[in-house]
Amino acid sequence: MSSIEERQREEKEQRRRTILDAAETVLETKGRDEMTMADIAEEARLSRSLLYVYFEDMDDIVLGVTHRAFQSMRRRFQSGVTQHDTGLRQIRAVGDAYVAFAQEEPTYFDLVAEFESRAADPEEATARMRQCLAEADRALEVMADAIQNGIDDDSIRADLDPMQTAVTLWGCTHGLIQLAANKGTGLEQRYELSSAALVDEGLSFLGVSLAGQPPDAPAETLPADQNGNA
Amino acid sequence: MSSIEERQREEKEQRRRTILDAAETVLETKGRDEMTMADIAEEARLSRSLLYVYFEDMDDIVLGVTHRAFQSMRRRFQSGVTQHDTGLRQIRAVGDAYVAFAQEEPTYFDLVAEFESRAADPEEATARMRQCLAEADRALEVMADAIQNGIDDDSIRADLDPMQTAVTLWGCTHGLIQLAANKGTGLEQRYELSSAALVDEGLSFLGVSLAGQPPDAPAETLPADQNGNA
DNA sequence: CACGCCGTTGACATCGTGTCAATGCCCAAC
DNA sequence: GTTGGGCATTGACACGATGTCAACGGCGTG
Repeated sequence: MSSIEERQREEKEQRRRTILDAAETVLETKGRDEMTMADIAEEARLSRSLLYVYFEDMDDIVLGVTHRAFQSMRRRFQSGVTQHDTGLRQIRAVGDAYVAFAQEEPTYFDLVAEFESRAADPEEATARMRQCLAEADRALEVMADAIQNGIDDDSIRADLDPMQTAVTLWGCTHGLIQLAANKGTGLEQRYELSSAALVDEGLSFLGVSLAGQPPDAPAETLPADQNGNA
Repeated sequence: MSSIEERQREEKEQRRRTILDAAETVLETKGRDEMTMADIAEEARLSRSLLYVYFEDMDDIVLGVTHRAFQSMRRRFQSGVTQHDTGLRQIRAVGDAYVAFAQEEPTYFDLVAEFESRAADPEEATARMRQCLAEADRALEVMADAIQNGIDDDSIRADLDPMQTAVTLWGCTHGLIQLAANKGTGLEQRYELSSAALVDEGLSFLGVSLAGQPPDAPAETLPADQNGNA
């Protein structure tokens, strides 16, 4: 009896994967906006109704693919870190890995971007949404560890909080890559900015702050927020 | 005859504004995803069909509101710049203005974010899309001018290209604010990071790179991209 | 006063979604 | 071997949103 139930579970999981594979293919060809449930069903050679048995709705399916995207991203981060020695080099490797991720898996990157651009209520979140958040957290941990390494080996200034800095770098890098990817061609035309160089030098720009002297030394050069924003 | 044509044009323009006002109200209450053409029509007390006379479709209407959003943002940037003296303080003021913009006009910020997250083909772009791009360019010019001021008054390192740095700061700041706005509550819970402090200290973090010494001095601390990404 | 233009509208066809009852299938029990 | 039950699967339906079109009505013009 256990073997039968087991087989049923495996088949169920397999069909779930089939649906996600199909959705991924459609996402790559038509894009998120044009995709319909019928497209996914046809690609998976299943009835449209069946999709609703395995997933809540299309958002749920997309979240499933998004989870894959976060997994791939985190793996790239980890791989980048392990290939370098000093903390600063490691964190730079994470940045480069993110660039490569956006270039080589643009569909995945778009899913991550869309996920990041939507508010995620802390407790009131779907199970699949939590999966994505958990994977993103693991990626942040990788970055925070690299920063801690840098603090320990003196390649990164010691007054930074590793996790806070990881979040900061994550947000900056993401915004930078997204801007270059979507508005890059326009920028290359109007000004003479290669989007690749823009991102590359942008990462170096961030590296300066990581290695540079703490901000409290030249207090004059860093005026505080004068609007009283808490 | 000119007065009649003129009145007709004014009425037409007025109705366009009415529709955009209605769309803006609906956006604030229901959000982009839930909004329908019927909602806008009802809010504007017009027939749904009439909307299609003045706009192509809902995306077109949203782009109209997005243009307003970019205008408000640019005005805030300019206002921030004129209230400070040194270039570094000016660019910091732009960052603070962007934070205030996101806090006080979240609907506008979301529209800007959505616009930035979509690819804008250089030549193949809607007229209304071009309006938004033009306004964004003006905002970038404001930033680039402030950076140039900083280079001139020695508050910003001189080896930076003003426009490239403006784009870089824009991308970083946007990503930072978006991350804090959407994932802030989660971060505050899991770690002890106030999203306001995160953004504020993030801006200071960027300020270090602006004022800090050029990256070629300590070449060791800035390992180049080893993946050969051009 | 009649004509015509243009702003405006209701109605229609189409499409995508989500649900439900009905079908077919496989296994287990008798 | 046959029958019954549970589960996977499906076609069909109702609903909602979109975009278009012909028809209506008011206003200025000849």
